[in-house]
Amino acid sequence: MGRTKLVMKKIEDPTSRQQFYSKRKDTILKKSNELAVLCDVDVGLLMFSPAGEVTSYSSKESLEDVMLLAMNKAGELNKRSPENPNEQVLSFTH
Amino acid sequence: MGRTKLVMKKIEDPTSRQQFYSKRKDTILKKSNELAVLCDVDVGLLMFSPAGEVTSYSSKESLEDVMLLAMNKAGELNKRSPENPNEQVLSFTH
DNA sequence: AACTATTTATAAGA
DNA sequence: TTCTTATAAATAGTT
Repeated sequence: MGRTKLVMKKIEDPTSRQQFYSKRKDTILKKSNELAVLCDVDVGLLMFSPAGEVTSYSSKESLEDVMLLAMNKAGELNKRSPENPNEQVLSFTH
Repeated sequence: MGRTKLVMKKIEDPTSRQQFYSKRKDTILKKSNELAVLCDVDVGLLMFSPAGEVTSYSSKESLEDVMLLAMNKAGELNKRSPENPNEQVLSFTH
C-alpha cells in the first residue's frame, strides 16, 4: 500500500529499514491476533528487528506452548515443498 | 478492509470461519515474508487452522532455527507486559 | 472462485 | 519526527 509498489529487495538505508520494520511488525501482530480471535485458533509468531530485538506473539500463555503443540502433533516441521521452500503445511488428526 | 468493519469476536459459522482463516493466513504469510526480505531479519510463524492444519513459515531453513535463535539469545520468552499480555518484546546484545 | 465497494495499510511528502 | 495524504493493498459481503 502507499504511493508506490513494494520492491522485494532489502532496504539498504538503516533508518528506513528500521522504520519499515517497526510499522510492519505492528501490522503483522495485529493481523495475527485477529486471526487467533476471529477463528479461535492458535498462532505463534517471532520477529527479529534489524537491531536484534525480538518480538513474539502467541495466542496461548507462551509461545513455547504453541510451538510444542505443533511439533508434538505434526512432528515433521522440516518438510517443505519445492514450490514454497519456506512455507510448510502440515496436517494431523485430533 | 471490506464492506464493514471487523468485529473482534469468534466467527461462529464454520464455513465462514474457515474461509476467513484461509485468506487471512495467506496475507500474514505474505507480509511476514516481506518483513523478512525487506528488512533482512528472521521471522518465524505458526498458524493452526480451525480444522487443525498447521502452517508454518520461517526465514531460516527451519522454524526451529528461528525459535532456538530467539530462545537462546533472549531466554525469557515468558515475560509479558500487563498492557499487552500476549505481546512480548525482548532485547539482547550480539 | 470471482467480483467490487469499502476499509485498511502505508510510501512519500509536509 | 510526528502528521498528512495520495495510493496500493486487503478484504467483507456478494454473486
